[in-house]
Parts: sequence; C-alpha cells; structure tokens
Amino acid sequence: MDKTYQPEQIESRWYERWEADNRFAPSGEGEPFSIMIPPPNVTGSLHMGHAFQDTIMDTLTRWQRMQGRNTLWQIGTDHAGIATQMLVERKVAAEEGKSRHDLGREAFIDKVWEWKHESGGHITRQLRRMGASVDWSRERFTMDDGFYQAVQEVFVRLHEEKLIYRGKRLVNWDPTLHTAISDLEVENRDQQGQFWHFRYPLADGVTTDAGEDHLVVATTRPETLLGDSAVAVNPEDPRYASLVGKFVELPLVGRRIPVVADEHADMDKGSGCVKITPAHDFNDYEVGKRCGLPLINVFTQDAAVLEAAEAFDLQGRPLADIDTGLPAAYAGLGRFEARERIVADMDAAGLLAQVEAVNNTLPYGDRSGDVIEPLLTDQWFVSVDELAKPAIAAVENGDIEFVPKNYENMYFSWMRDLQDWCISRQLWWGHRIPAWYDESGNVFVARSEAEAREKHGLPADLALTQDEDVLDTWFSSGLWTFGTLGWPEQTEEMATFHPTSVLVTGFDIIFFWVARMIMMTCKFTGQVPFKKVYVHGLVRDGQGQKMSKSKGNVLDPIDLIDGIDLETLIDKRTGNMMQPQKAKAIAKATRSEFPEGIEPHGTDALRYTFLSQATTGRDIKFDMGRLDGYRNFCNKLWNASRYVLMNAEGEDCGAAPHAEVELSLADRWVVSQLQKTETQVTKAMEEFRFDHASQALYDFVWNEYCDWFLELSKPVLWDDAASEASKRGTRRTLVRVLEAVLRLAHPMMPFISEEIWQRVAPLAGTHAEGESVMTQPWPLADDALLDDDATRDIEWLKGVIVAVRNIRAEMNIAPGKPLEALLTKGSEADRERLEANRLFLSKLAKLERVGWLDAPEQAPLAATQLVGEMEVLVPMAGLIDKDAELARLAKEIDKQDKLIGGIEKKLGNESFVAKAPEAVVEKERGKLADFQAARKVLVEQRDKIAAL
RNA sequence: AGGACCAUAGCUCAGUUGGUUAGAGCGCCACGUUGACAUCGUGGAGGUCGGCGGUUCAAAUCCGCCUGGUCCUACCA
Repeated sequence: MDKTYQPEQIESRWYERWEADNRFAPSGEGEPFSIMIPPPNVTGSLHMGHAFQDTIMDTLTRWQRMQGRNTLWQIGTDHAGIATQMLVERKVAAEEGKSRHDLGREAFIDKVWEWKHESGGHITRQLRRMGASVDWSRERFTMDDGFYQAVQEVFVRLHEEKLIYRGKRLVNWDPTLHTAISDLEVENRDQQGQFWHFRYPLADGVTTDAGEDHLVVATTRPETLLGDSAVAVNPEDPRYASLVGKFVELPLVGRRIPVVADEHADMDKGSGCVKITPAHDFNDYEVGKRCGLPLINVFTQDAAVLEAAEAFDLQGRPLADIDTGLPAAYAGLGRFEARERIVADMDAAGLLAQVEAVNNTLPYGDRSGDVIEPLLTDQWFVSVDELAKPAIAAVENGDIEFVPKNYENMYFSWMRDLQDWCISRQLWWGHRIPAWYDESGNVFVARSEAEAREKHGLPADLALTQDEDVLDTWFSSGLWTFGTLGWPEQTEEMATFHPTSVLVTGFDIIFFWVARMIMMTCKFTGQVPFKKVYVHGLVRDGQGQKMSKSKGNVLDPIDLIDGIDLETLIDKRTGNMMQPQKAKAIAKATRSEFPEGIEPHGTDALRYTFLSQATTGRDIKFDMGRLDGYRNFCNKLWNASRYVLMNAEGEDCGAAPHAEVELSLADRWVVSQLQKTETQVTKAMEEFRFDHASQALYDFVWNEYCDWFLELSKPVLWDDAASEASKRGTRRTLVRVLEAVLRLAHPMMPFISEEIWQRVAPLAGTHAEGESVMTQPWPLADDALLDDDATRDIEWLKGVIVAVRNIRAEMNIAPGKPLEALLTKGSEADRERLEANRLFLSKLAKLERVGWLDAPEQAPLAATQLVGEMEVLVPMAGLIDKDAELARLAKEIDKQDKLIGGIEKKLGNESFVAKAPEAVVEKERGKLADFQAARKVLVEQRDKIAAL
C-alpha cells in the first residue's frame, strides 16, 4: 500500500470497476429492496442537497445488498419543465440573440433535446463521483417513450373518470413566464406597501345612515378597481344594512355595481366596506361565487390593462350584458403604472380619502421573481378530493410511515385542505396535453390523435389541433415509482420492486412530490409507492445560512472531494452573477473563510461527514471541521491497515481451518468489542440513525482498534519470547477484525473499504478471486464471542497505563523515560492481572520495572494514582516537584469532596432512601464508599508530601 | 394569528422508557520525530444542559410560561 492515503487515486478506479462488473444491478435473488432516486433535473448539477441525499440512499442500498437482498436503486432524471426551458431560453438568447418565439416551438424543443444530450450526462457523472451504486442499465428520463405512455394513460383515464376537467378559473399567473404556476411555486415575501382609502359614490342619491353620499373602501391594489363588480359589507353590520341591494357608481369607470352582504367583509377593519374584484383576487372570487357576481377581467397576460374588460359568469362563459367599457387612458399600461395613474386620478377627483403605510406580503413566482397575478385563464385541473382519501388513509393506517414521525402531521394538514390541482402549464417543454380541439372548440381527450378520431367517430378530414399546453412537471414525476418499472404493462419489475422500500427526500418537496406520488400511485396501482419516507433537512452552510448563488456561500460537493484553489473558488462564486455588485464582498468573505482554498478530502470523507450529521428532523449545518476530521479518519484507517499488512503479509495468519492459535487477552477483548460495535451499527442503520452508525464505527476503529489493540499487538508480535501460536493468534485477530471493520464501513465509505479489503481479505481467508466487498455478508454480532472477563481485564490494564501516563504528564516526566512502578492494596485478581499483563504494561507505559509493594506503610515517596481500590505508585526520589504534586493532589481531593458532598446530600434525604428503588440507593452507597476511599488515599499522600 | 421544530463545551452535534462523575469531533493549552499514522501520539483545560416555575425522593430528560432562532400555514380587502 502507498504510504499516504490518496483518495483520488482509488475512487474513480473502483467505481469504474464496479460499474464494468455490473455490480449495481439487482442480483435477482433474495427479498427485494428498492429505492427510487428523486430524479434530479437533467440539465442540473449536483449540489450539497443531492450529495447528502445520495449518500444516504447509497448507504442504505449497499447495506441491504450486503445483507443479500435483491437490491434495486433506480436512477433517472427529470425534464423539469420551467427550469429547463428557462435555462435553454437564456442560452439561446446569449448565443444566438434569439427568443424562443423567434425559433418557434418545434425548433426550440429541438434545442432543448440537444442541450439535454449535451449536458444531461453532467449530473450523472457527478453522481458516480459520489459512489452511488445505481443500476445505470435501467436509467430513465421523465420524457422518455415509456414515461410518455404512462403519462398519456394516466391523463386519459383520469379524464374518463371525470377527475380531470378543463375550465376558466382564477390561477396564479406569472406575467413574465406567461404560465400558470401552482400555489407551491409561489413564494410570499414581506413588503412595505401602501393602503389607499377610496370614496365610492353611492348611486341614485342614496345615502348612508350617517348621511354620507359615498362608501369608503381600502385597497393595496388600486388598479384592480377597474374590475370591481361589487362592494361588500358584513351582513351583521348595522351601519350599512339599508344599503345592501343598492348601488355605487364605480369611480373612473362609471359602472354601476351593487352593494352586497357577505361575511368576508370585516366590520372592524377600516370602514367595514370592501371592494370585490372576483377576477383578480382569490378571496373576492369566493365572494363572487357566494353572491353570484360577474367576473370582470381587466388585464392581459402581461398584466397590462385591457382596452375593454372581459366579463364572464362563474362557469367562465362570456357575459354579454355587462358594461365592459374601460377608460382609454389606462389601456396598455402595466399594472404598476396603472396603479399610479389611478391613484392620481382618484386624488384629482377628490375621491382619495387617505393613504396609509402597511406591511403586507406579496406573492412572487419562485422561478421568475415576478409578482404573481391572480388571473382568469383556461386551465386543466385534477379534482383531488377522491384521490386524497386513499392517500391519507395509507399514512393513517401505517402502510406508509414517515421518519421522523412528525412529518405525518405536516402531510395530513396539507392533504386535508387540498385545492384542485392546476396541471396545465403554458410552456413548450414538457408532456403536451393529450387533448385535441376541432374548429368550434370541442375537445377530445385520447392517447393520440388517431385514437381521438376513432373514439369520437370523427371524420378523417376534420381538422384537429392539439392543446398547446404541457403538464406540470410534478404530474409526470408523480408516476415515478411505477412509471420507471414499466407500468402500464404488468412487468416482472413491477411485481418484484413495487411498492418500493423507502423514499429519501427533503421536507421541502413533501407537498410537491411525495403527496402527489402517493395519490397517483394509490390510484393507478392500488399500492402505496413506498413503505417508508425518510425525510431529511436542508444542507446549510457552516453559519446556518441557506446556500445560494446570490449569497456566494455555495459549496460544490465535487470541490470538497477534489479540492479547489482559492482563486478558482472565488471565480466560481462571483462569476455570472445576477447582482455583480456583491462580488467584492463575496470574494472577501471567501478569502477569509478559505485562505488556502479547499483541500481535497475524497468522497469517503464527504460521505462520512454527511452521515455523521444526518440527524433526524433538522437542517444540517455543514461543518468543514468534521470533513477534515473524517478525512483524517480515512487516513487513520489507511495507516492502521498498513500496519496490519506489514505484520501479516507473508506471515502465517492462522487462516487455515485448524491452525494452532493462542489468543491473548487483548485478542479476546477486541473481538468482543467488535461484536458490540456490529450490534450498534446494525441497530443504528435499522433506525436510520446514520449519525450513530458512523459514530460507533469511528469509536471502535480509532479509540479501540488503533489506540489500544494495535499497540497491544506490538509486544506480542515483536517479542522474540512470544510463542508462534500467540503471534499467529494476534495476526489472525488483527486481520479478521480489520476485515470485519471494512465490511462494516463499506456502506458508508465504499472506496477506501474496497481498496483495503482487497488486500486484507485474502489474509483472513475469506476471499475468493474477483470478489468485491460490496457483495460480502454484512457482519452480524456473535454473542458467543462476547468476553466480559477479557473486557474487565483490559479495562484494568488501560487504567494502570493511563495512571502512569497521567503521572508522567503531571510531573513533567519525559514520555520516553523508563520508570519503575509499584502497585499496592490490590486484590488477588489484581495480582493475577499483573502477571498476565506484565509485558503489555511495561511496553505501553514504558516501565522498566513493575511489582507489588506488600507493605503500603513503607511506600517510598511517590506520585500516586488510583485504579479502583488499587494504588499505582511511581517512586519519585530526586525527581519530585513538591509543589506540583501538592497542587495536583489538592485538585484531586477537591474533586472527590464535591462528589462525596453530592452523594451525602442525596443519602441524607430520608425520602430518597425511602422512595427510590433499592438498587438506586445501593448504587449511591457504593459510589460514596469508593469516593471516600479514594479521598483517604489522596489525603494520606498529601500529608506525606507536605511533611517533607 | 395558528402550528411545527430547535436552544447541551469557543464551533458542529450526540445524549430513545427520569437515576451518567453530562459525552464525541473540531478548536484551545502543555509535552512528544518510540519501527502504521504529525492527516499523528500522550495528558489537560473548558458546560449552574436558554430563563422562570411546577411534577418527583430524583429533571438536560416530563409539564406550563417566557425569551431567542428556524420553518410552515393563514391573513393583511
């Protein structure tokens, strides 16, 4: 093995090898286990969230595979409608100076496919760098042929069952992107706004009870005044009871609109009167429905004022008898410009009563960043009530379980208050809606144009045009678990791998994706899509900030793996920015955070960091310190393995079936500890507690195997007096324990474990040519190998060694200086232990002599440490620093006093003794005795030294 | 406004049915090139577990209130 651990040299080599050997495909044997990857955007690149998520999925997959399960990790990418379309639009604009409209639909879509073929491999290459053991032979795309069929099928069937309908409805309209978007794609941002109070004159000479000839309404959106179709007052409001059914004259427009009574009007707010604009406000739309008001649309798709309004009834049918005239002055003005003009005109007309500053929230499109406009448009909807019922039941009855559990509440609260799902998008990139129209606007839904004609008996010469819209991306990704397995065909894969075992996803897409998958899958397969949902948090930067390009705090997982120099990192963070003025600050912050750039850490270290931070139900603050730490851990494992190989390669490691071996206490101890570790890691994996799993392995490898066992093996291996059988035993233990550790580590650190395993496994005698650690059995603890006696003895040994080391450090004695130690007040067992461990003790504690002091009262001047009841003395003649030792003893006595004080108080409490379980009281008494004995020894020692 | 989650060492985090001398890694201090490893070794310092109150013999752990933070939902006509 190379002297230093260099991850870049082993990682790509092993991944290629595994892939070439087709090790990721299902074995076809054993109980099935399947995970569907949340499909990343095909043109995207791997971010920290992906890297984290993929690490968890890969760890689960490799772990299950090692347990002999028929394991499928399904890979695929998403066409991601809006995101991809925008990306390609920008690219085309930059390269050719053309808009998508310049190109036309066909040519533009060709461009998108071209871009997909060009860049679609980027994220999958990055996924390989993460070590993801996905079955590449089954890679899918949400717009491939199979998916196309599944989507058409689902759409047509839902339409046949009247669960998909088309209608003119108020939707969230993005005036920049010219498409509807879902509620979930709307981001509400707090804003400093204004509140304008307008006077609306009462018509027909009517007055209020107070004698006013007008009503005052307030709005944050004056421009929607043009589309008002009523003024509402609360039905309980005595001030306006007499006005209900009367009219006001809409200022600037002149339209007569009624005063209606509706509970939406809040008597305590403002004047208690509210203007109602059903075509431009979701609440008002509901009022319109209750009061039978017309919908008066005054905006174009750019959110500019129309020349004449459009009036519709609640079914979206045009209304002829409404006055749709609008003042010419506003025609063509954008909504914000129109607002200013209308406010000015109202003011000039003496109708502006008051202007108030308010804080309000505005809806923004999360893609375009434009203010969303509620707009009346023709859209397709999925009626979700029926679909939601089984989807809720599946979680209620435990068919689907969320980890952690509390996300189920989030799921329920959303599912129980669902609005119909608007699935049409006015985009070009996506699954085009399988609906055709004849010239008079009749619509025919079918799997193809030919089927539409056949189904509806349409003549071949009747011109049909397909709906221009495409489906919401989440409509197709909702079919992901079964669409990837060949549905609607009844395939072998469906039978084997569906429902899938677990979905690993972020809480942020529970609504977008998880809920829709559950609805669609229950509907079309009669099965749940997955049995468990492991929900993880967001990966944030070290300060807890969300990573974003505009903040300049983005870390690229590949940079953490390969390393990156400072200047390149700065260029990456400040290049191609939306707000270039921030570049300087970002560069400065980056320089101060990473003065040397970022060192290479390797994939295994990155994965281990994610796993160690994968605690349930909270966001992850990515910790560079931990990344360094786990890179060091890899290095530690590497070097420990070098030690093992140096001592084992070419030697007899007792691999033969009946080899004569003698196991030392240390051998039995480390094997026993390994069993405990195997139990801990397995349990943690079963519970999705990857932080515990990684911690347990780290502890064992570093603090037990390396710190103690390797050290304890040296005296045996390097002592000429030791028997060949004992050397063989120690070598065998070194090799076998390491081999098991590598299997235990493999799901978490696939590369380094494979690299080392290939060399270690042959020595352990468990290796057949051409095998991979990937498919070795997962280590399961054998309780017969637990050895409490060995554990107690080794704990004693460690205690004595630490005691001597402690004395050295406190007394400032050079670590290498040979010392003499005396033990006293030991039991018979202690004496046996010393004889059994004399060699270990003298080597590890650097003692030239160690023996028993039979008459403690004759003890020479010495520094003392306690190991249980027993005392360890290091005679200090001529060396002792009196003051230092007195100070040390005073500190120790003080510590014991505090412990004793605490317990005496507890035991002095009568109700504690009376009410606490006997075992607890006994334990406290035992501790008290121990502490008191320790204190006594320390005090004697102190007095002795003080007397010098 | 309603809800969820969080608050433990300088930093990032464990601490599953109440009883532990409250732990780990990083960072810090001292010493150290002993034949796996300075990406290291040995020893050490550092916490009244956000605050107040309650339940209990016993609270980091259970309950209530408060403060601070993150997020979600709703409202803001």
